[in-house]
Amino acid sequence: MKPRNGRRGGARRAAPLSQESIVVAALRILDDEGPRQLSMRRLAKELSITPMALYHHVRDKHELLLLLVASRSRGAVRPVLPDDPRERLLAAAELLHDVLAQYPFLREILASPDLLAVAALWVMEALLDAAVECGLTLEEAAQAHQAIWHYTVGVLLIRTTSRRHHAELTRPTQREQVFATLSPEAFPRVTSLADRWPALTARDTHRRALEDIVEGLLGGRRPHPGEHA
Amino acid sequence: MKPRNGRRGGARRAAPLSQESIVVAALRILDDEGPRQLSMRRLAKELSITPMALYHHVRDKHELLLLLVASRSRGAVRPVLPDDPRERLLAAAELLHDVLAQYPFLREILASPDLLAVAALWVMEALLDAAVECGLTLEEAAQAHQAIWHYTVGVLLIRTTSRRHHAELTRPTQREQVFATLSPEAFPRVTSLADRWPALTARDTHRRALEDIVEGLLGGRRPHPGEHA
DNA sequence: ACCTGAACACCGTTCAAGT
DNA sequence: ACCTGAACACCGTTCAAGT
Repeated sequence: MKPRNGRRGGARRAAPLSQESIVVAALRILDDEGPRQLSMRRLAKELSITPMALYHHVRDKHELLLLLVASRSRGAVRPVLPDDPRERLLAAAELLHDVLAQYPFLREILASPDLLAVAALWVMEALLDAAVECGLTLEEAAQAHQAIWHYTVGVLLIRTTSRRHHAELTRPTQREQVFATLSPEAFPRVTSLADRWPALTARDTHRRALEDIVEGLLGGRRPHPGEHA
Repeated sequence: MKPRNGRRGGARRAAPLSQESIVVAALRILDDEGPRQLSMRRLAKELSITPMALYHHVRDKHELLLLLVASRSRGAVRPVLPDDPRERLLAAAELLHDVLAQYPFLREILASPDLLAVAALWVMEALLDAAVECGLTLEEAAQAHQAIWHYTVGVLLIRTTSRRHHAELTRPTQREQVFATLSPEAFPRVTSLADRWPALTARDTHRRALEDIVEGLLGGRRPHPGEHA
């Protein structure tokens, strides 16, 4: 049925296997079959080569994933951010989320200290700059960035994996069982939220929460005077 | 050297293999060798049985991990929280972090909707209650809980995995390379932080950030009057 | 230099058979 | 009911050999 070397997307037979062609093939697998299907062996099969041939062009899987991030972030458009520093800080924080949300394989590289450098350096810059213009010192801005980064990671990770859990919904969720046996005396708040819990946690309140968090990180600080009308 | 059936910790030879003995053996592997070593096969070896024997007592690995969480959280002491609702909210948020920080295999179950129900239901109750007493509606309290939960997950996940990355420090970190080639004109904030970056991100500022985040989530709200002096 | 073949040291899980 | 043996369908990576 299918010829041994498919013609879709750029993996031509005679092409001499480069980092670029590897990246292209990997992105294709990612888009067509999802992040869980992307393995060195699967990728080798896609390129009709031995798994080990890959290791001549990338050091290991981790490096490959960072290459994928870099490749996708190169082509991304950089939106214009608001002038007002407070608005800009919020917009940058949202962008951090949006940029990283593009990578379904985030799970495996989230903790890499290299991820931000490769994927969203300019967002980082914008965020730090806005924070400083809001009145934070550079060190405080770095801490604020760190807090927003942690929050964003949590949001993304929980969203991507709980979507996976929803897909395999065979399990009757231990939560429901536990919630059902709770005494309202010992757990008044949890029990009164119990049935609404799935609906409440499913709603995407990222933007709202981010507003509050940014507010808290800035404290009562006013932007530097005279920079904007 | 070592007898086939070690006598440490409770895995006796004649014992008929129960959920409890499985959990005990799993916790032992976790403590002695770390979360990455905990596999169904390794666990079976520890108990001197076939991997498949395990599946007679637990549905799958995910269920086993939740059993481990439940087992550890059963024995935990519940500290007394401050009376002042604002202080209590902050203390509960810190507890959420501390409780979950106990589980090195968090990575694999973080996204499970069952995790909180099994591990930290009372912390959740305390957090929601404190938020309501701070003046939030129950729905707002649930959203605040959600935001704190996301933030906490991010902190824990990044910490546990970046520690792993530091251990295998062979790689010269792509971040350093990228940072070195940045032009100060295009990235003034990032470049001026560059050398301090590792030190700044290594510092544990969880408590400080949490204060700010809680502050932001509460907004200007005052606690319910007359409940506390 | 670039690639292959075979192997190492693993995974979680299913299925059929044994006691 | 409880457990084993063999297998399925995978992983990332190393090492020695081929061209």
